[in-house]
Amino acid sequence: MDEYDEAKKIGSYLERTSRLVKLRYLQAFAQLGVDITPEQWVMLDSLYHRNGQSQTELAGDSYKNAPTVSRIIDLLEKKGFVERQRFENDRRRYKIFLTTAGTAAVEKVQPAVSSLRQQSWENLSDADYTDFFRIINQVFENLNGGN
Amino acid sequence: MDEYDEAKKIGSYLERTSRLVKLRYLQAFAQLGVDITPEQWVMLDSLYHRNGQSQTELAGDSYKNAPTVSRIIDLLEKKGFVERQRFENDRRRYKIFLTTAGTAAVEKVQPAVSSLRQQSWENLSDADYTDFFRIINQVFENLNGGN
DNA sequence: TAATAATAGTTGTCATGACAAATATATTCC
DNA sequence: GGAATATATTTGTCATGACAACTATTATTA
Repeated sequence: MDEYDEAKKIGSYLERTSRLVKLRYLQAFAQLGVDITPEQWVMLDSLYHRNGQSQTELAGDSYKNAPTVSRIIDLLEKKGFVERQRFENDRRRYKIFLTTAGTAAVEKVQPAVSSLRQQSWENLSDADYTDFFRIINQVFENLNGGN
Repeated sequence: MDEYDEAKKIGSYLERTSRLVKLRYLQAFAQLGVDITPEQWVMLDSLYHRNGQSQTELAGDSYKNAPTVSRIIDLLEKKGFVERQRFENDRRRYKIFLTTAGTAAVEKVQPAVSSLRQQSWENLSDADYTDFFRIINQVFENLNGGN
Protein backbone atom coordinates (compact mmCIF):
# COMPACT_ATOMS: atom_id res chain seq x y z
CA MET A 1 0.00 0.00 0.00
CA ASP A 2 2.92 2.28 0.60
CA GLU A 3 4.19 1.39 -2.83
CA TYR A 4 0.75 1.80 -4.26
CA ASP A 5 0.32 5.27 -2.79
CA GLU A 6 3.67 6.39 -4.03
CA ALA A 7 2.84 5.15 -7.48
CA LYS A 8 -0.50 6.80 -7.65
CA LYS A 9 1.28 10.03 -7.52
CA ILE A 10 2.88 10.11 -10.90
CA GLY A 11 -0.33 11.22 -12.55
CA SER A 12 -1.30 13.50 -9.71
CA TYR A 13 2.10 15.13 -9.46
CA LEU A 14 2.34 15.64 -13.18
CA GLU A 15 -1.11 17.09 -13.21
CA ARG A 16 -0.76 19.44 -10.28
CA THR A 17 2.61 20.69 -11.48
CA SER A 18 1.38 21.17 -15.00
CA ARG A 19 -1.58 23.10 -13.69
CA LEU A 20 0.59 25.27 -11.48
CA VAL A 21 2.95 26.09 -14.33
CA LYS A 22 0.04 27.11 -16.51
CA LEU A 23 -1.44 29.18 -13.72
CA ARG A 24 1.83 31.06 -13.20
CA TYR A 25 2.06 31.78 -16.90
CA LEU A 26 -1.50 33.02 -16.94
CA GLN A 27 -0.86 35.28 -13.95
CA ALA A 28 2.36 36.62 -15.45
CA PHE A 29 0.66 37.44 -18.73
CA ALA A 30 -2.24 39.10 -16.95
CA GLN A 31 0.15 41.18 -14.87
CA LEU A 32 1.72 42.44 -18.08
CA GLY A 33 -1.71 43.27 -19.44
CA VAL A 34 -1.37 40.66 -22.17
CA ASP A 35 -4.69 38.89 -22.48
CA ILE A 36 -3.62 35.39 -23.46
CA THR A 37 -3.63 31.97 -21.85
CA PRO A 38 -0.59 29.69 -21.71
CA GLU A 39 -2.09 27.54 -24.46
CA GLN A 40 -2.64 30.57 -26.63
CA TRP A 41 0.93 31.61 -25.92
CA VAL A 42 2.22 28.23 -27.06
CA MET A 43 0.51 28.81 -30.40
CA LEU A 44 1.76 32.36 -30.73
CA ASP A 45 5.26 31.30 -29.80
CA SER A 46 5.20 28.46 -32.30
CA LEU A 47 4.15 30.93 -34.99
CA TYR A 48 6.78 33.39 -33.83
CA HIS A 49 9.41 30.79 -34.60
CA ARG A 50 7.70 29.57 -37.77
CA ASN A 51 5.05 31.83 -39.18
CA GLY A 52 2.36 30.66 -41.58
CA GLN A 53 1.86 27.16 -40.22
CA SER A 54 -1.38 25.35 -40.88
CA GLN A 55 -3.61 24.34 -38.00
CA THR A 56 -2.62 20.72 -38.47
CA GLU A 57 1.03 21.67 -38.16
CA LEU A 58 0.32 23.70 -35.06
CA ALA A 59 -1.57 20.76 -33.62
CA GLY A 60 1.32 18.39 -34.23
CA ASP A 61 3.80 20.81 -32.74
CA SER A 62 1.84 21.14 -29.51
CA TYR A 63 0.34 17.66 -29.34
CA LYS A 64 -3.10 19.18 -29.35
CA ASN A 65 -5.95 17.92 -31.46
CA ALA A 66 -7.64 19.68 -34.32
CA PRO A 67 -10.72 21.00 -32.51
CA THR A 68 -8.63 22.47 -29.74
CA VAL A 69 -6.36 24.26 -32.17
CA SER A 70 -9.33 25.46 -34.17
CA ARG A 71 -10.83 27.10 -31.10
CA ILE A 72 -7.58 28.56 -29.86
CA ILE A 73 -6.96 30.12 -33.27
CA ASP A 74 -10.53 31.45 -33.23
CA LEU A 75 -9.85 33.25 -29.99
CA LEU A 76 -6.49 34.55 -31.09
CA GLU A 77 -8.05 35.80 -34.29
CA LYS A 78 -10.80 37.60 -32.36
CA LYS A 79 -8.15 39.20 -30.18
CA GLY A 80 -6.30 40.34 -33.29
CA PHE A 81 -3.12 38.39 -32.62
CA VAL A 82 -3.38 36.09 -35.59
CA GLU A 83 -4.79 35.95 -39.13
CA ARG A 84 -6.08 33.06 -41.21
CA GLN A 85 -5.14 32.98 -44.88
CA ARG A 86 -6.25 30.22 -47.22
CA PHE A 87 -3.61 28.21 -49.02
CA GLU A 88 -3.40 28.96 -52.70
CA ASN A 89 -3.18 25.34 -53.79
CA ASP A 90 -5.34 23.74 -51.14
CA ARG A 91 -8.42 25.59 -50.15
CA ARG A 92 -9.06 23.29 -47.20
CA ARG A 93 -6.06 24.62 -45.32
CA TYR A 94 -5.25 27.89 -43.68
CA LYS A 95 -1.92 29.48 -43.14
CA ILE A 96 -1.88 31.16 -39.77
CA PHE A 97 0.11 34.35 -39.46
CA LEU A 98 1.00 36.48 -36.47
CA THR A 99 -0.24 40.03 -36.72
CA THR A 100 1.86 42.94 -35.54
CA ALA A 101 -0.03 42.82 -32.27
CA GLY A 102 0.61 39.10 -32.01
CA THR A 103 4.32 39.55 -32.52
CA ALA A 104 4.35 42.35 -29.99
CA ALA A 105 2.53 40.16 -27.45
CA VAL A 106 5.07 37.37 -27.80
CA GLU A 107 7.93 39.78 -27.35
CA LYS A 108 6.35 41.59 -24.45
CA VAL A 109 5.85 38.36 -22.60
CA GLN A 110 9.23 36.83 -23.29
CA PRO A 111 11.07 38.17 -20.23
CA ALA A 112 8.34 36.84 -17.97
CA VAL A 113 8.62 33.46 -19.62
CA SER A 114 12.37 33.42 -19.10
CA SER A 115 11.91 34.47 -15.52
CA LEU A 116 9.38 31.75 -14.79
CA ARG A 117 11.60 29.21 -16.42
CA GLN A 118 14.49 30.25 -14.22
CA GLN A 119 12.28 30.15 -11.16
CA SER A 120 11.14 26.64 -12.03
CA TRP A 121 14.68 25.32 -11.87
CA GLU A 122 15.85 26.96 -8.70
CA ASN A 123 17.58 24.59 -6.28
CA LEU A 124 18.06 22.09 -9.08
CA SER A 125 21.24 21.15 -10.88
CA ASP A 126 22.04 20.95 -14.57
CA ALA A 127 21.94 17.18 -14.21
CA ASP A 128 18.45 17.43 -12.74
CA TYR A 129 17.38 19.50 -15.69
CA THR A 130 18.74 16.96 -18.15
CA ASP A 131 17.40 14.01 -16.20
CA PHE A 132 13.99 15.49 -15.91
CA PHE A 133 13.49 15.86 -19.62
CA ARG A 134 14.95 12.45 -20.31
CA ILE A 135 12.65 10.80 -17.78
CA ILE A 136 9.48 12.63 -18.67
CA ASN A 137 10.07 11.92 -22.33
CA GLN A 138 10.61 8.27 -21.57
CA VAL A 139 7.37 8.15 -19.62
CA PHE A 140 5.65 9.81 -22.53
CA GLU A 141 7.12 7.29 -24.95
CA ASN A 142 6.23 4.39 -22.67
CA LEU A 143 2.59 5.38 -22.71
CA ASN A 144 2.46 6.66 -26.25
CA GLY A 145 3.63 3.51 -27.97
CA GLY A 146 1.08 1.13 -29.42
CA ASN A 147 -1.07 0.16 -26.45
CA MET B 1 17.24 30.59 -29.01
CA ASP B 2 18.29 27.00 -28.59
CA GLU B 3 18.27 27.51 -24.85
CA TYR B 4 14.98 29.31 -25.09
CA ASP B 5 13.33 26.52 -27.05
CA GLU B 6 14.54 23.89 -24.67
CA ALA B 7 13.21 25.87 -21.78
CA LYS B 8 9.82 26.46 -23.26
CA LYS B 9 9.30 22.80 -23.12
CA ILE B 10 8.99 22.29 -19.42
CA GLY B 11 5.38 23.43 -19.46
CA SER B 12 4.61 21.73 -22.73
CA TYR B 13 6.22 18.45 -21.76
CA LEU B 14 4.53 18.41 -18.39
CA GLU B 15 1.26 19.17 -20.02
CA ARG B 16 1.41 16.67 -22.82
CA THR B 17 2.59 13.90 -20.52
CA SER B 18 -0.04 14.70 -17.95
CA ARG B 19 -2.69 14.63 -20.64
CA LEU B 20 -1.43 11.32 -21.99
CA VAL B 21 -1.42 9.72 -18.56
CA LYS B 22 -4.99 10.84 -17.97
CA LEU B 23 -6.04 9.59 -21.39
CA ARG B 24 -4.55 6.15 -20.75
CA TYR B 25 -6.35 5.94 -17.41
CA LEU B 26 -9.60 6.95 -19.05
CA GLN B 27 -9.17 4.34 -21.76
CA ALA B 28 -8.26 1.64 -19.27
CA PHE B 29 -11.32 2.40 -17.15
CA ALA B 30 -13.57 2.42 -20.19
CA GLN B 31 -12.16 -0.89 -21.34
CA LEU B 32 -13.11 -2.37 -17.98
CA GLY B 33 -16.58 -0.92 -18.31
CA VAL B 34 -16.02 1.40 -15.36
CA ASP B 35 -17.51 4.76 -16.24
CA ILE B 36 -15.19 7.15 -14.42
CA THR B 37 -12.58 9.71 -15.41
CA PRO B 38 -9.08 9.83 -13.92
CA GLU B 39 -10.06 12.80 -11.80
CA GLN B 40 -13.09 10.96 -10.50
CA TRP B 41 -10.85 7.99 -9.79
CA VAL B 42 -8.50 10.17 -7.75
CA MET B 43 -11.44 11.15 -5.55
CA LEU B 44 -12.70 7.59 -5.22
CA ASP B 45 -9.22 6.35 -4.43
CA SER B 46 -8.72 9.04 -1.82
CA LEU B 47 -11.98 8.00 -0.19
CA TYR B 48 -11.03 4.36 -0.46
CA HIS B 49 -8.01 5.09 1.70
CA ARG B 50 -9.86 7.48 3.99
CA ASN B 51 -13.62 7.36 3.81
CA GLY B 52 -15.86 10.16 5.01
CA GLN B 53 -13.66 13.09 4.04
CA SER B 54 -15.21 16.49 3.49
CA GLN B 55 -14.99 18.16 0.12
CA THR B 56 -12.44 20.60 1.46
CA GLU B 57 -10.27 17.72 2.59
CA LEU B 58 -10.62 16.05 -0.78
CA ALA B 59 -9.68 19.29 -2.45
CA GLY B 60 -6.57 19.68 -0.33
CA ASP B 61 -5.55 16.10 -0.97
CA SER B 62 -5.77 16.48 -4.74
CA TYR B 63 -4.80 20.15 -5.04
CA LYS B 64 -8.08 20.85 -6.70
CA ASN B 65 -10.29 23.80 -5.83
CA ALA B 66 -13.66 23.70 -4.22
CA PRO B 67 -15.85 24.14 -7.30
CA THR B 68 -14.05 21.38 -9.13
CA VAL B 69 -14.47 18.97 -6.23
CA SER B 70 -18.09 19.94 -5.85
CA ARG B 71 -18.79 19.05 -9.46
CA ILE B 72 -16.81 15.85 -9.43
CA ILE B 73 -18.68 14.70 -6.32
CA ASP B 74 -21.95 15.64 -8.03
CA LEU B 75 -21.13 13.34 -10.92
CA LEU B 76 -19.95 10.52 -8.68
CA GLU B 77 -23.11 10.84 -6.66
CA LYS B 78 -25.26 10.67 -9.79
CA LYS B 79 -23.37 7.56 -10.83
CA GLY B 80 -24.01 6.04 -7.42
CA PHE B 81 -20.37 5.73 -6.43
CA VAL B 82 -20.53 8.16 -3.55
CA GLU B 83 -22.92 9.57 -0.95
CA ARG B 84 -23.05 12.94 0.76
CA GLN B 85 -23.90 12.99 4.48
CA ARG B 86 -24.10 16.19 6.48
CA PHE B 87 -21.80 16.61 9.44
CA GLU B 88 -23.61 16.38 12.74
CA ASN B 89 -21.86 19.35 14.31
CA ASP B 90 -21.38 21.49 11.24
CA ARG B 91 -24.20 21.58 8.79
CA ARG B 92 -22.11 23.40 6.23
CA ARG B 93 -19.98 20.37 5.62
CA TYR B 94 -20.55 17.02 4.03
CA LYS B 95 -18.88 13.76 4.75
CA ILE B 96 -18.40 11.90 1.51
CA PHE B 97 -18.67 8.12 1.64
CA LEU B 98 -18.00 5.47 -0.97
CA THR B 99 -21.00 3.33 -1.77
CA THR B 100 -20.65 -0.38 -2.33
CA ALA B 101 -20.55 0.31 -6.04
CA GLY B 102 -17.88 2.95 -5.47
CA THR B 103 -15.71 0.56 -3.53
CA ALA B 104 -16.21 -2.09 -6.19
CA ALA B 105 -15.21 0.34 -8.90
CA VAL B 106 -11.96 1.23 -7.14
CA GLU B 107 -11.11 -2.41 -6.67
CA LYS B 108 -12.03 -3.39 -10.19
CA VAL B 109 -9.77 -0.75 -11.61
CA GLN B 110 -6.80 -1.30 -9.36
CA PRO B 111 -4.95 -3.87 -11.51
CA ALA B 112 -5.20 -1.55 -14.51
CA VAL B 113 -3.80 1.28 -12.42
CA SER B 114 -0.87 -0.88 -11.32
CA SER B 115 -0.28 -1.98 -14.85
CA LEU B 116 -0.24 1.55 -16.20
CA ARG B 117 2.07 2.60 -13.46
CA GLN B 118 4.47 -0.17 -14.35
CA GLN B 119 4.26 0.71 -18.00
CA SER B 120 5.06 4.34 -17.23
CA TRP B 121 8.39 3.40 -15.69
CA GLU B 122 9.64 0.95 -18.27
CA ASN B 123 13.22 1.57 -19.37
CA LEU B 124 13.78 3.73 -16.31
CA SER B 125 15.81 2.96 -13.21
CA ASP B 126 14.93 3.18 -9.55
CA ALA B 127 17.15 6.23 -9.39
CA ASP B 128 15.16 7.81 -12.21
CA TYR B 129 11.98 7.14 -10.30
CA THR B 130 13.33 8.79 -7.17
CA ASP B 131 14.88 11.66 -9.07
CA PHE B 132 11.74 12.35 -10.99
CA PHE B 133 9.61 12.85 -7.92
CA ARG B 134 12.29 14.89 -6.21
CA ILE B 135 12.66 17.17 -9.22
CA ILE B 136 8.99 17.59 -10.03
CA ASN B 137 8.26 18.36 -6.40
CA GLN B 138 11.04 20.92 -6.33
CA VAL B 139 9.63 22.56 -9.45
CA PHE B 140 6.24 22.60 -7.80
CA GLU B 141 7.68 24.16 -4.65
CA ASN B 142 9.64 26.70 -6.67
CA LEU B 143 6.50 27.95 -8.31
CA ASN B 144 4.19 27.46 -5.39
CA GLY B 145 6.08 29.63 -2.90
CA GLY B 146 4.95 33.18 -2.31
CA ASN B 147 5.06 34.79 -5.75
C1' DT C 1 -15.02 10.73 -65.29
C1' DA C 2 -17.72 9.27 -61.38
C1' DA C 3 -17.58 7.14 -56.99
C1' DT C 4 -14.84 6.60 -53.01
C1' DA C 5 -11.58 7.75 -49.77
C1' DA C 6 -8.58 10.93 -47.49
C1' DT C 7 -7.51 15.41 -45.49
C1' DA C 8 -8.35 20.14 -43.19
C1' DG C 9 -11.04 22.29 -40.48
C1' DT C 10 -15.50 23.18 -37.68
C1' DT C 11 -19.13 22.28 -34.37
C1' DG C 12 -21.50 19.80 -30.57
C1' DT C 13 -21.20 17.66 -26.07
C1' DC C 14 -19.17 16.67 -21.87
C1' DA C 15 -15.58 16.95 -17.92
C1' DT C 16 -12.08 19.66 -15.72
C1' DG C 17 -10.16 23.80 -13.83
C1' DA C 18 -9.73 28.86 -12.83
C1' DC C 19 -12.08 32.74 -10.99
C1' DA C 20 -15.84 35.45 -8.96
C1' DA C 21 -20.00 35.69 -6.68
C1' DA C 22 -23.56 33.57 -4.16
C1' DT C 23 -25.82 30.85 -0.06
C1' DA C 24 -25.83 28.70 4.30
C1' DT C 25 -23.94 27.94 8.52
C1' DA C 26 -20.40 28.81 12.35
C1' DT C 27 -17.34 31.66 14.85
C1' DT C 28 -15.59 35.89 16.78
C1' DC C 29 -15.74 40.14 18.96
C1' DC C 30 -17.90 44.28 20.75
C1' DG D 1 -26.84 38.79 21.99
C1' DG D 2 -26.00 40.65 17.54
C1' DA D 3 -22.93 42.43 13.87
C1' DA D 4 -19.10 41.32 11.39
C1' DT D 5 -16.17 37.50 9.76
C1' DA D 6 -14.91 33.19 8.43
C1' DT D 7 -15.78 28.65 6.46
C1' DA D 8 -18.06 24.97 3.39
C1' DT D 9 -20.22 24.42 -0.54
C1' DT D 10 -22.60 25.79 -4.88
C1' DT D 11 -23.34 28.17 -9.24
C1' DG D 12 -21.99 30.95 -13.31
C1' DT D 13 -18.69 31.87 -16.96
C1' DC D 14 -14.97 30.92 -19.78
C1' DA D 15 -10.91 28.12 -21.84
C1' DT D 16 -9.04 23.64 -22.75
C1' DG D 17 -9.24 18.91 -24.21
C1' DA D 18 -11.37 14.43 -25.65
C1' DC D 19 -14.49 12.37 -28.81
C1' DA D 20 -17.85 12.04 -32.55
C1' DA D 21 -20.06 13.89 -36.33
C1' DC D 22 -20.09 17.18 -39.83
C1' DT D 23 -18.65 20.25 -44.18
C1' DA D 24 -15.58 21.35 -47.74
C1' DT D 25 -12.05 20.25 -50.57
C1' DT D 26 -8.58 17.23 -52.68
C1' DA D 27 -6.75 12.71 -54.05
C1' DT D 28 -7.45 8.02 -55.52
C1' DT D 29 -9.14 4.45 -58.19
C1' DA D 30 -12.28 1.66 -60.69
